[in-house]
Amino acid sequence: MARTKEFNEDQALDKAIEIFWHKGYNGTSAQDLVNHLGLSRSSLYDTFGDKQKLFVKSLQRYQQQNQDSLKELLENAENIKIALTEIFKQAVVESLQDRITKGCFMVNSSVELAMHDPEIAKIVHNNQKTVEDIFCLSIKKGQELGQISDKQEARSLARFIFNNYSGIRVLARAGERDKQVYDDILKAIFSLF
Amino acid sequence: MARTKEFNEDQALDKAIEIFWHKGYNGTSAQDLVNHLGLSRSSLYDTFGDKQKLFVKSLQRYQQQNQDSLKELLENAENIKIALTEIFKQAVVESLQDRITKGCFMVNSSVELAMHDPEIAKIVHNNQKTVEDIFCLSIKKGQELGQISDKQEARSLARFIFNNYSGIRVLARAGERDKQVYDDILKAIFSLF
DNA sequence: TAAAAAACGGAACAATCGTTCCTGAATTAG
DNA sequence: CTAATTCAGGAACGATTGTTCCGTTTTTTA
Repeated sequence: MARTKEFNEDQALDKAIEIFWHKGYNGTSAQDLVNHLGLSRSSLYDTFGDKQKLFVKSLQRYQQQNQDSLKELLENAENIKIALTEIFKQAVVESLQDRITKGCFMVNSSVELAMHDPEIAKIVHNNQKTVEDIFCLSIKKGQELGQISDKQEARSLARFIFNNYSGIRVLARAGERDKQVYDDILKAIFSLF
Repeated sequence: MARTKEFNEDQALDKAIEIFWHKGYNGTSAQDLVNHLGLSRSSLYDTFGDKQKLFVKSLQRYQQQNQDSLKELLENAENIKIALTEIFKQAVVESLQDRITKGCFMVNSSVELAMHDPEIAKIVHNNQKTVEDIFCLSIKKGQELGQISDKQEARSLARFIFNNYSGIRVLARAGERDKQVYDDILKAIFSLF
C-alpha cells in the first residue's frame, strides 16, 4: 500500500555524526543538517523527531561503532600491549591526517553538553564505564600472559589509559599537528606497561 | 569634567570568566552576560565591544591567572615531584567539590572553539606551549636534584603531564564524582616519576 | 486503479539571538 | 553652574534559531 523508505536511516545517522562531530551540537543548525544529510526539513523531523533526539541517536551510534571496533581489536590481539599501542598510534594518525580536526565525538559532547543535558551525561558515563571495562579486561589478560607489568593494578591502568586517550583527543581537537608531541606522550604512557 | 568609571573592568572580566566557563561560548547569551556581570547592555557593549571580544579577553585573563599561579607554585617548591602531585591533587579536589562541574575553561574552549575561531586557536596553542615549558623546566630541575627519575626526557614528561591534566579536566567536566577514579589515574601517572 | 505512505519544497511560526540606539538620570571636574 | 561622561533601562533592529504545517509529487501494494 505504502511507499517504501528511500533513504537508509543509518546512513543518515552517519551523516549526522559527521556534522555534529565537526561543529558540535550548538554549532550545528537545522539548515546544516538539511544540507548535510540530504533530506528535506520535513523528512528529517518526521524521521528523527527533533534536533536533540537526532543528536542522541547519533552519539549512541557513534558509541556503539567505537566500542565494537575496540572490543574486536583487543579480543583478537595476540599481544595486548602491542594492541594498545596500536590503538593510540591509530588515534595519532587520525589526528594528524584529519584536515578538519574533529577530535573525539564523545569527548567533544562530554565537554559541551554532559553538564546541561542529563541524557547526554548518561551516555557519556555509560561509555566511560564500558570502555574502561574493555581496557581493564584486556590488561588483566595481558598481565596474566606476562605481556604487561603487573606492578600496577589493571583497573588503575585502564583508567589511566582512558584518561590519556581523552587528553590526546583534546589535543587533536585543539589542532595540534606536531607528531613529535604525540609521540612523546605515547612514549611516556607505554613506559608504564 | 566627566563621570568616573564605577565598575572595575577586571572584576567584570572575572564574572565573565565564570559564566563562559560554566556555559561555554555558544551557551551563554547576551542576556546571561547582562544578568551575571551586573552591567547594563549598553555599558557592556561600550566597554568590551562585542561578545567575541569579551570572550577572548576573559580567556586571556584566565590563562594569565593560571599560568602565574602554576609558575609560582613550581618555582617555590622544594620538591618538584611533590609539587606536581599537589597540583593534580588540587585539581581533583576542585573537580569533586565543584557542584557545577566546570572542568577547565581552556580545555572547554579548545574543544568548543579552537577549530572555528583562529583567535581562540592562537590562545590555546600559546597556552599549551607556555604550560608545557613551565612543566619542562621544573622537571629538568627536579631531575638534576634527583627528585625525578631521568629515565624519561623532561620534554616528554612535560607533554605527558599536560596530557593527563587535560584528561582529568574532561573527566571532571563530564561529571565524574568518584574519587577513586581520579586517585587511580594519579597513582599511575606518578609511578612514572 | 485506488488508497497509503514517503518524500520534498517551501512558507510560516514564535522565539531567541547579538547588536544598536535613544532617553534620562547620575556623577564628575573645571 | 555647566559641560562632559558614565551608567541604566528598554525599545528596536534584522538575522537566525528550531519547529510546524501544508500542498504536491512519487512510489508502493492491495
